[in-house]
Amino acid sequence: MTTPMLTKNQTLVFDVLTKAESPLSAYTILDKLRDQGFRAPLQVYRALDKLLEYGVVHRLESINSFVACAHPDENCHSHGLVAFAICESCGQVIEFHDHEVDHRLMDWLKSQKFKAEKSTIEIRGHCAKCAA
Amino acid sequence: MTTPMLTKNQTLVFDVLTKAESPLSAYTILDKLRDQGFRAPLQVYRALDKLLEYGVVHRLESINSFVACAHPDENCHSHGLVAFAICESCGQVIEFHDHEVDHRLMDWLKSQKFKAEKSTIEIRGHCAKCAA
DNA sequence: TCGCACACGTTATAGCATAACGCAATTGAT
DNA sequence: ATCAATTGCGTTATGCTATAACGTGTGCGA
Repeated sequence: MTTPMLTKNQTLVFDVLTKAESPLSAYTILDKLRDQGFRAPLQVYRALDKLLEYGVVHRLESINSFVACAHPDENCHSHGLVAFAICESCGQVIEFHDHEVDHRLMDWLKSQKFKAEKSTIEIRGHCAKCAA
Repeated sequence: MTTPMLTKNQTLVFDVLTKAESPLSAYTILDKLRDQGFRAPLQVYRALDKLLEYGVVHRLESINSFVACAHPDENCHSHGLVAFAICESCGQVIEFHDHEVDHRLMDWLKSQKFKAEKSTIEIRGHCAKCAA
């Protein structure tokens, strides 16, 4: 899937996420966009839904937050599974794609005749800098 | 870690989860326990916190729900990573432990000097029965 | 030009989780 | 024995996360 032209709201939300150094919650994004005319959560959630659909933003389920995809160019949907390491001190997120893990999980799902649609792999802990 | 004696509230919550055939949200558990005297969300959340700590219950981040561990006897904390396949039709959850995936992820984390503490691996889709 | 799809705005509400207070029972050290 | 620390419990209030339901405007193809 190729990413279509973003609308005004989608662009605003995407820019905020791109400039952020760590994941943001929908309400944090809302606050950052009040000056640009945002008033309600739905404006953020609707933009996020599309950005997630296009694969340019990821949702981190374990912290109810969102990050811009680490691969600005390519489309993330083509990478198979994505894993995230999330630092609980500084909030930084490392994105990771691994075919080995991918295949292993897919094989298991196949053996269970389970049709996978969405996946979440998130590791929380402390990054190199913060582990000290 | 060996699981200590459960308190009254912990036992009630654990029993509800054990009898359930699919994950339950904290508020659903609360509703099921009103007859037993539960009145407030905190009563449920406090019990859940302990049960999670003891490793006899898992939290499913992607659906804000909780399930009893599939391994009644052994302690789940000793299994390393746990993965879940969650059916979006019937709600059924399949629990899965795999050392291959485990090692692969751990190696990557090690290469990043990332200290892992908690992990979440959840696949949503449709189980064999519901995929039809 | 009619109908449809889509983005958008607004208000209200639903669903998930925790803060902060106080009380009672238990334990363990002095 | 007594005091302090810990733990579980109950209650009220509040905050955070997400969506329902309504209506508006715009663009575009049949």
